[in-house]
Parts: sequence; structure tokens; C-alpha cells
Amino acid sequence: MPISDKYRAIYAVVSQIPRGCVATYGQVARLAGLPGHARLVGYALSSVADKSAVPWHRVVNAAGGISARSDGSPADMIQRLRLEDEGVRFNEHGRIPLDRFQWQPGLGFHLNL
DNA sequence: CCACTGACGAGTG
DNA sequence: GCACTCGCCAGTG
Repeated sequence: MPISDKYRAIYAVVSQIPRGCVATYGQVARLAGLPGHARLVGYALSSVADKSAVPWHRVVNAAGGISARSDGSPADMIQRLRLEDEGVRFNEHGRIPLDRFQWQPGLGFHLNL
């Protein structure tokens, strides 16, 4: 068994986040059937092997900001650049207005602005 | 087996 | 809004 089912569930949810939208760790955890396990989401994303298979950069914390890596890797910078490239805007506090950009699963029509 | 840590979140003061 | 605490699961020594 390569990875546990919980991780697969997390990856499955993250890979469904549409372009130009973001989801919080807690949101991903709930959608994956793991309510309250927000921390696992971050852990799962950090240990994901194939980064190209999962849009990990669309996952942010509950405050709408990008959590800094403990490693000091430039991943957080890459994340912000990629999000801005997809049209996600950051406010003066360096955070994303979740009421505008947070992914709403099941929403069939776009509510963009 | 125990202690500590880590891309977090919610609650409290 | 900020600082602190506790709960969550997995990996490491």
C-alpha cells in the first residue's frame, strides 16, 4: 500500500479545485470526509510525490493566506505567483478574500463578481 | 512505547 | 486583530 486511503481522498478533493479558485485546509478535509483533520491535509500535501498531479497551490489556510514552509523552501512564493497568474487577487494584507475566491463545490454557474 | 513536530482550525481572553 | 491552548493524524528518533 503506497499511501493510505485518507491521503488519496485528500488528493482527490484537491485535484478537483477549479482554476482561479482556492480552498482552505479545513474545507478540503471536510470534503474528503475527514472533518477536523485540517492538519492532515497540509501534511499530505507536503509529502505528495507527484506535484503535477495535484494543484496543491490552490490550498490556503483559513485566513486566506499562504502558510510558510518550515523548510524555508520557496514553495510559498511559487504558490502566490501561480495563484495570481490564475487570476486570484491578494489584498493589502497579503491574503485572499475568501468570500470571492473560495471554491464552492457543486456551484454550476460562475458567480465571479 | 513515548515525546516532539508539522503547509491547520476553532475557541477564548 | 493578536496571543495562547487544545485537538487532530502521521512520521521520526
